[in-house]
Amino acid sequence: MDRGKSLDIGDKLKLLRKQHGLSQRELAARAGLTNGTISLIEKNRTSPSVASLKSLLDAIPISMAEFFSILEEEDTTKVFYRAEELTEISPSSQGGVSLRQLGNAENHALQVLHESYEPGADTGPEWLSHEGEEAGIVVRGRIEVTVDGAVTELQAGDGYMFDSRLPHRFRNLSNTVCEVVSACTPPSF
Amino acid sequence: MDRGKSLDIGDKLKLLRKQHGLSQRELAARAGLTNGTISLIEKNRTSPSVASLKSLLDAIPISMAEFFSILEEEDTTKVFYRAEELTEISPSSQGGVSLRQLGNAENHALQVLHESYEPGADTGPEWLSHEGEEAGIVVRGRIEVTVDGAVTELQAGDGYMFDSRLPHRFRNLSNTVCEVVSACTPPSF
DNA sequence: TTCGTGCGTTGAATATAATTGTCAATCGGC
DNA sequence: GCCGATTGACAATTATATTCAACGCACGAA
Repeated sequence: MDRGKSLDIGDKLKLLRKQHGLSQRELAARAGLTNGTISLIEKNRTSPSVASLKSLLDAIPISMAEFFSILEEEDTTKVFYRAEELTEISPSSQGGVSLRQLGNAENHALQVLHESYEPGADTGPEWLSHEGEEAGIVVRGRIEVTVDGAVTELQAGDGYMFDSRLPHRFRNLSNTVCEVVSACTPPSF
Repeated sequence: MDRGKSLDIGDKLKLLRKQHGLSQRELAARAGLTNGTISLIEKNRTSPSVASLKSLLDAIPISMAEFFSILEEEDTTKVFYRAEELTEISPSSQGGVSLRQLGNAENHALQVLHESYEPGADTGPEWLSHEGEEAGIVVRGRIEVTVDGAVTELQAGDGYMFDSRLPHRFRNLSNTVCEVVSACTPPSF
């Protein structure tokens, strides 16, 4: 789970503030906070409440969405990801299915997943994605893949590729875990 | 200044949590917080720290940028704006110039501004926008408008319209405040 | 019924963020 | 040089978020 990076709000806020030619005190006055608070936030010595941050951003002004876009956008420069940095994106209602995504998706034209299917796991038939293509290779175990009516069981080394708009379904009929590495383009959801 | 709406994080978080089939306790465990905290946040009885919110969103998972996009996107449904709800967007370095924007801009194809120029106020010559058109009508006072070399002084009732990419400048040469209502499409910045 | 389990809520205690008042450092004007 | 004004930082206090440990409720199974 992507619990790593704890968002360097301080620097970003400081940068924005300076870009708008504001001192800590000026910004504080506009936002209804105090300069001390801003000092602490900018040095990342406290994590402001969402309410406080909103006051600050309103006073600059810049929206929350914009602020965090800028902030997280920089992840695009990230190249290497440790296994534990992949983010789990499966709905959790789907027992036994684990979809772990490489990086941020939103900021990339490619979405790569490390999928894991427990014995009996089933994505269910109703999986509608947006435009794009999906492809993957089975890394371990076996899995039944259904795409627009066509069914096969793939095993380690086998692969698939189809248009994301076609209805598709993955089921692990075996009694061992199945792992798949897949890719979608563009990020579909 | 848009200090009004204090972001209904609670409902949104609750919705997201339910959509992912998580209980408060499950989410709390994943995020390293407690169920009580989530209860309070969802009822908007506290404003979580950015760090706490990030933990929660990471555990769902969803990015901060995405979260606030969804949250602020809903403003699109907003139709009426009281005068005090317009957001000041002038760089603040420009003394005497006030640009107050209607709504959110980002989520709309149209940006409407209520502009106010103190006597002597000057936007400066270097104002480069993105593609699109700008137009406006002078509501009160007089103002000198320069667009790509052409200069005139407009007064109440007069208007202008030009391609945003042309260099343009507004100066209040008179000794009374000048007000202008203008529109740009698409939101240019 | 009577358990047991899991849900969301709440009050009191604790950890943390925000304010207050002050500090030294810096910048211009004289 | 001196001066007042302004900046960012810090320690101690106050306000607030978060935890902890209950509680009441709903649902199923014995």
